[in-house]
Amino acid sequence: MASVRTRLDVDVRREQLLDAGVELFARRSWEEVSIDGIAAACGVSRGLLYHYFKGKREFYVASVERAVQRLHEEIEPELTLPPTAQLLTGLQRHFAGIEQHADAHTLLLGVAAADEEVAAIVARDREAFAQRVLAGMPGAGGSSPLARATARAWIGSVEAATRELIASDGDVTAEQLVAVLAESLVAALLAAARLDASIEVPPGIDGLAGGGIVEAIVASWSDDPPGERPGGAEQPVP
Amino acid sequence: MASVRTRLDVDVRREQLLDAGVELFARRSWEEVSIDGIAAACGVSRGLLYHYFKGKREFYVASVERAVQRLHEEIEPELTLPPTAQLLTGLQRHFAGIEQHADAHTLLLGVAAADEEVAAIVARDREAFAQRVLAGMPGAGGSSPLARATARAWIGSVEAATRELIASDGDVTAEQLVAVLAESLVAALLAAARLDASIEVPPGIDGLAGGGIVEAIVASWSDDPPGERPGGAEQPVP
DNA sequence: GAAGCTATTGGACTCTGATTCAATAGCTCC
DNA sequence: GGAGCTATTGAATCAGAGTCCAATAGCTTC
Repeated sequence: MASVRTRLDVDVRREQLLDAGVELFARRSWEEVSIDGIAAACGVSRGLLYHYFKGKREFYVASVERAVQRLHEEIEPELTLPPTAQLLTGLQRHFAGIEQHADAHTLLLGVAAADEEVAAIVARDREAFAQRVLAGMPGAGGSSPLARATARAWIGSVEAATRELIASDGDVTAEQLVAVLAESLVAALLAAARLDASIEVPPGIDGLAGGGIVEAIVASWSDDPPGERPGGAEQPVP
Repeated sequence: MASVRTRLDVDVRREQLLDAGVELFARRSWEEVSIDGIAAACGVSRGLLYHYFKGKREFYVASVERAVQRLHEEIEPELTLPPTAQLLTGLQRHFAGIEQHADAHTLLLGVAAADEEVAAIVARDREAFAQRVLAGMPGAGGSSPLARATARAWIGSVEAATRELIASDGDVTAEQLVAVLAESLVAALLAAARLDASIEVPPGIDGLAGGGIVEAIVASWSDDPPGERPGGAEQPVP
């Protein structure tokens, strides 16, 4: 295509290729994407791809990893906030950034979990998310199988909600989904705690269920800015 | 492989091939499975596969469809129960049948949503599920975008919970997950109704949140057997 | 147990698309 | 502006999906 051969720095080229990979694999499935297609889309020769990646598969996996990485950078946790608030802001940012990173999300949501390597990447990503969800629960919360399963199940609903938001033409808003998901997480964790005595629910959360969770959390941390609260970083919402 | 050639009725053979397909594609990904591999695993020649299916892809799609179909047969709704109870029994059966249909579940959970055709099958399946979830909500519930999004998001958590149960070595039980999910659905729908006035929540559900939902629903319909209640089929839980 | 029907086989072929590698040519530094 | 380094190319190769079909052999029926 581009008859002019341009010589780039290795890192730059690699990033460029991977970004194109994220975009391509978000739109078309594995079989539909050919090495030549990738090369053409990148304005680069077939051979170059093989110089950077061992093959189509490695390129694909690297693209998935890049997508995960891009989304992670976007949602760096505010370590100064209490865990519950970290989770909420993370969720808000996640939904706020959906259009901007639609490709990365589409790729990750569309990935085949049947593929071991790719599934492992996605699983690691989910696990990090689950840890954040459970960070708000001191005591045995994090280590109880039911608590973990509950957190992961809830993450499934966050993913589905993401799909909805990407697919919807604005007839559902990010704010609505955040509120619904927050409510549903609190209810799920309370239900889990009722079933498994080893799960300790922080006292603040206990009184939260039943509406206005988002507002309650927001209020709890804006009344009390993180900088002014010693050791606040690790405290759950009071 | 099997040197003995066995001649079967067309329908029987087709089913046999598809069942093998569900099993194969549940364990290995699309690329890992070759036509010859499929044939060998089925104890059948390459040529026969092409006699029954136009190619690898058609075989794959048909396998996915078969998986969906198998799971549907298992969870036939009890039309005599009120919608809420239908949903609950459906959920219970779904989890109860997980081991038995682990292959079909694994296949469906592992399928690449990036593949249009396959994604459509899965989407249709989810949609049927979503309709059942919303069936308990009279009025505008079913047609509100937020209500639908909420239902689909919750279905995402059911799928994730299914993954958990398949992966767990029995340290989480189906009953626990059903309880957690039920609680979380009610909370989510109530939250959605609070945000969107057009969503009407049946009065019975309103008082349900906060523990013991499963018990409440079970009690509500066992006190009052469906056969004895005229028109009961369409009534929500009182 | 012979005939007929058709499910089943397997090998030879084509074709698409992944992979390899020796040759080519930007870029930088002197 | 020439030398050297290495990013980049594209023709050659290879693997396996997809195709075709004449030969084979279960099952049924008489």
